[in-house]
Amino acid sequence: MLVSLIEEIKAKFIEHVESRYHYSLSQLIVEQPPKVELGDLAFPFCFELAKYLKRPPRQVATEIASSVGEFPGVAKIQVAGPGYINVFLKRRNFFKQLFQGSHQRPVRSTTPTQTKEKIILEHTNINPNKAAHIGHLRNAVLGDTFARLLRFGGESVEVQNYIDDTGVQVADVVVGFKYLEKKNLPAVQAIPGKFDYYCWDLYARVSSFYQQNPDSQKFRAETLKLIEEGNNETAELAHYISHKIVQCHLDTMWRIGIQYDLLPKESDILHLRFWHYAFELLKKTGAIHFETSGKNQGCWIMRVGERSSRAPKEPVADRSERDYEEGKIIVRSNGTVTYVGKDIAYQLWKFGLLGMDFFYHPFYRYPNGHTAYMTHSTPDRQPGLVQFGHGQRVYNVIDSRQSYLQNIVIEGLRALGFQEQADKSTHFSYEMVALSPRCCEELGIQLSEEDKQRPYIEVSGRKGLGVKADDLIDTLLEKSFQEVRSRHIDLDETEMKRIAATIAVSALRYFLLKYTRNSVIAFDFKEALSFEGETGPYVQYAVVRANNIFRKVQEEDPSCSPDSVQSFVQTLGTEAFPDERIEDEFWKLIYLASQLESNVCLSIQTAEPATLAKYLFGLAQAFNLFYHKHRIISEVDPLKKRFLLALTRIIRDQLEQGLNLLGISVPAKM
RNA sequence: GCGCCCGUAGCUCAGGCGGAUAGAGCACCUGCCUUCUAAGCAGGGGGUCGCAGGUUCGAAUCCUGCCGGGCGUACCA
Repeated sequence: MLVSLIEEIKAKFIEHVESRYHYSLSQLIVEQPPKVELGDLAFPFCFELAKYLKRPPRQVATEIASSVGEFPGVAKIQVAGPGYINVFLKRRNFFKQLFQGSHQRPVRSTTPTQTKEKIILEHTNINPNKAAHIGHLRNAVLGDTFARLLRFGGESVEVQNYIDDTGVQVADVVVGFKYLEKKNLPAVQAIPGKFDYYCWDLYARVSSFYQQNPDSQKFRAETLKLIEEGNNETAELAHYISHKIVQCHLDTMWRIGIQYDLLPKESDILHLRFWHYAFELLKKTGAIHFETSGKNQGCWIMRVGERSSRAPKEPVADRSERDYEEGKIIVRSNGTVTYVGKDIAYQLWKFGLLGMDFFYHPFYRYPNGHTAYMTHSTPDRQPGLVQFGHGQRVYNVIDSRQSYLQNIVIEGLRALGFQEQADKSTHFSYEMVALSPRCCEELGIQLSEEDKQRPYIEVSGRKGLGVKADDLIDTLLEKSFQEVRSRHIDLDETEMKRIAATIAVSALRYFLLKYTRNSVIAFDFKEALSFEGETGPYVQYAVVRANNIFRKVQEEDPSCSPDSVQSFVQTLGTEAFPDERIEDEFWKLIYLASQLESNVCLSIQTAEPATLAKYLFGLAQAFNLFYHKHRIISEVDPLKKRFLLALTRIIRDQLEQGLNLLGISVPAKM
């Protein structure tokens, strides 16, 4: 609502400036004045115009303000400061519209052009060889939240979680079972308890085993080869491990409300010969070339000279042959393909450019009825029921350490002539989650003196160094359960647990979302486990408080039904409730609440969920201030009471909707 | 070496496509629970926005150069 209103106002200013001064404004920036008294919208474009006209900005602003005419929804226009044009909105109108719209979706479509694109969003992508840790949680929460935002914006989104079931990491755990533990498949199947935790420890053991016995690396190569060939005991063991671990990951992610549509497996990309097709394509178009000499002799290489950027730098030859500037190996000299190569094939498939498809089997049924499918190399009993891929836009949620490789994938598409698809491929990058030195201490990890001085310590699956996702969720559940019990001793335990779960998810998701993507999170238990201050529970609490008001007011004053509030708003302005009664204090809140829409748009455009998270916290803060200042239930003026209730409802609705987009729901009590 | 990212309050971070007095949380200090739940609110102290130039009517924001930190630049992913 506010967004379209601003667009209308902008358009009129642009048109007016053009016809009166024959000047087209390069871009029209809208700001918010520092104080409500100064207005609701501030336009600084007169500074630019004044420069062009060589006249004082304030004079130009005054001229425009008096000549531009009326705007729908605008009460008045004022010149302020050195030359701003400030706009005051019609408060009652605005309030009424916001009230009527607040329970609907505030965003109809973020893309003004109605070209419906199918979006493929890849996230999580945890190697299926160990338990998920906090770093994986950040990836999944960012991806899941972004999917929610896009869907809310009217997009059609398919969420894929790529399973690297034939990679080294799985092979390492297989090596662990075979050579360290001497376990065959039945013995592995008989392992009790959390399998992903078991593998977490085993993986760390294998890594140090390699380190101590460099010869043993040959086991890895052998195992990898056996896994790729298939039809042998080792491959069966690997299959069991990776599938079992994927199951664990999906269980973990579902605990915080994350689900997937499709799990594409790397083994299927190999078995269905996707790579062979992509390889032919790459060779045919000259995107890769065969190295006949030098260090990379016998490899297929992709030139990465002037990656992402514009003009190729001339003196390439100048830069003495450095190892790291010769391009990226796509096919190794032994004929095996690297991860990037497979990823190019996968990316081509996502866009439907491969002319080949997977088979799909149902893999995981969620309690809400949703099914996650897994790719397969052979048809299901009921083939053809589902279809995946064929996207028009692709987002890959992958941490920023892989941006070099992601660039190669995108440049690969470009080299193949798929310019448009390359442009519509986005690496949704984010910084890693590391451990603060204090956190390491708490975990009993010994640090060198040098490490203690560092701002953070990198998580390492290989070293078994990290905070496991399920452990963190358990701790959060336990803590929130205690908090709930201390406040609501009357509730039965199932109810307490249900509420605690909602709060735990909220704390975790908000914690991972409040940092912008390019900020490294130095994980700290104290901050992650906090329910106070800038946290998810704080925002939830504001909504619970608003709901308490509605519940209580109905009990104590039956005349204040939702219907009576509704009809009050309908008649707003016609009689006893003049514009002036919407004082600045209330208006500030209304106006802030109306900005959910623009914050959602901004979050989508910049692919930055933190923007929305921060906004919701600010709105919750503003509501808490209001909550403390005004006693709604004991308000004696019936009109004011209804006004305050309507205002509360708007904020409640906006907060609740915003939280839903972050994957956070609101408990009945807190 | 080259590429990308970061440096803002004691700590953790917003703001950053130039705009009005630089914000929040945590921590610390002082108050507020017979009230719509204190997971809250009010108040307080705390800043040469890494440094130096430049562009501009105006710079935390843009440009250049330094300083300090991180990540990447693998026949790992």
